[in-house]
Amino acid sequence: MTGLAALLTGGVVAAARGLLGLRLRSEIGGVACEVILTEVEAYGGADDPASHAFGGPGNRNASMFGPAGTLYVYRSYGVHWCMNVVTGARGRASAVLLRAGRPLAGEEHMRHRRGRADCLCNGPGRLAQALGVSGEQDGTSLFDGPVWLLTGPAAGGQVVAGPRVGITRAADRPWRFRLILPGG
DNA sequence: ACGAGGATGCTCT
DNA sequence: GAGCATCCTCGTC
Repeated sequence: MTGLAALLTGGVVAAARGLLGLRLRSEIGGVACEVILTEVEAYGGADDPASHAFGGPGNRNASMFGPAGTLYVYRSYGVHWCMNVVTGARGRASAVLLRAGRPLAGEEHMRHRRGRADCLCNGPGRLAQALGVSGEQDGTSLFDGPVWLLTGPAAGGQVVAGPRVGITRAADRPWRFRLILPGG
């Protein structure tokens, strides 16, 4: 088992923290883009009222019940797409929401996809749009593409925990993690 | 800088 | 019919 697989099959909170600083790469529409993950949130399963998996499997969240390393993409507010990394044992349905990243490659394509020069990857909807990710990639494996989590040394920095954003239930759990990279 | 409001589609009650 | 794991634009201060 690789270090990444071991990370993803552990607890979702530890997995969330461990994903910070790792690289996420997409090769979609003939375009390659890559970011460093800088903000994530942990979502549990039946034990977490804020999680999409709380009510059991359904049409939208089916991929959340797949194996660790599955990409779970859902539509938010009818408008945006949001990406999650499925973690834990198969069927446990915990996942890490990818909220923000820092562009490493393909930044020009991100600007084109976003239709603007700023705010490329800060926010779950923006990050997915910048990387070209939509519902088409829901259920794919982050080990096989077209969206990959890349192994290798994580970028160092200070990790700050806080409450999850935009939820009403279990809002007190400090399961949002941000990575403050050196120099900003 | 900051807050209000609208867009828009799917899931669940 | 309500409620979203959001983002953008346009008012004010």
